[in-house]
Amino acid sequence: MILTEGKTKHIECLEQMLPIRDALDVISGKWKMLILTSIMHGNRRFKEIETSIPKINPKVLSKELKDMEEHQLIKRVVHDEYPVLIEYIATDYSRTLKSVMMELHAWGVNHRKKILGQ
Amino acid sequence: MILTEGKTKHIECLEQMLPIRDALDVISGKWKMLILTSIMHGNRRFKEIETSIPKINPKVLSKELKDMEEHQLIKRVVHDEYPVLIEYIATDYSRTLKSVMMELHAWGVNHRKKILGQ
DNA sequence: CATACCGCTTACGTTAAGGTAACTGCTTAC
DNA sequence: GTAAGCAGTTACCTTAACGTAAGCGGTATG
Repeated sequence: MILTEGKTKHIECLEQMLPIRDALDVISGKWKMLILTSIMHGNRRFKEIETSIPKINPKVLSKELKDMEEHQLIKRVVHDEYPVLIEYIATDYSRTLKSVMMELHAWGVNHRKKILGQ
Repeated sequence: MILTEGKTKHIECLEQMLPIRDALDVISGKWKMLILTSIMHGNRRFKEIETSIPKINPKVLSKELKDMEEHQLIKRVVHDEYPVLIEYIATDYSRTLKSVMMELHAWGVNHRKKILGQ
């Protein structure tokens, strides 16, 4: 029955698309995955993260860090000491993004090779 | 030697970040991965793709299709027949994105579960 | 006590992404 | 011959992302 088949395909397709959009809502933009990479590499302090990412500026970094905290990808930790120390750390939840990041990285490496090879 | 270690870490971190940015340059935005999903599900014609993606409009679809053709993710095929028929088809190259899309999808499903569960 | 570092914020742009509505040229259907 | 479908385009507008430059309150350093 063609009508049913069409509808099924349509719904299947939507079920594929919507979670992809949900994921992209969280990770897309120029900076978030770079910031997460930086933090996962051991950079914890604002200045450390800032200098580890080429061309980022403090305003953008500040805003992205807030977004990422809302999405529970990082946690802002204030150490109440003499020179007040602030650290950003990756949450366990953010580690669920690791395979996404690895796939992005692998594809990016290949893509760059393809672009340069032309 | 601390200086060397710091520099190595820094470079390692950059080598992780730059390909991720390259990949995101190609796939990010609200629509590209949805369009690719639609095409991979068998939608080939402009109207088919348009109606398969909620809330997209023809202007945006047209622009994204052009971008994606430039990036060699799809091919626009004109069938020179009586009612001129135009089809968009996924390239072999676009299929290299499949694992990225699967990871995004899986993460998105999980993320939605987490958001709703709160 | 000037200078500089840290973790930002503020004010003020610019650019790009995305949206709305209407319309075009072509074809076929009633 | 009017209406409707296809594959878009055009003009116009809003929103959000991103960028620049400067500064601020605190601490520590010479």
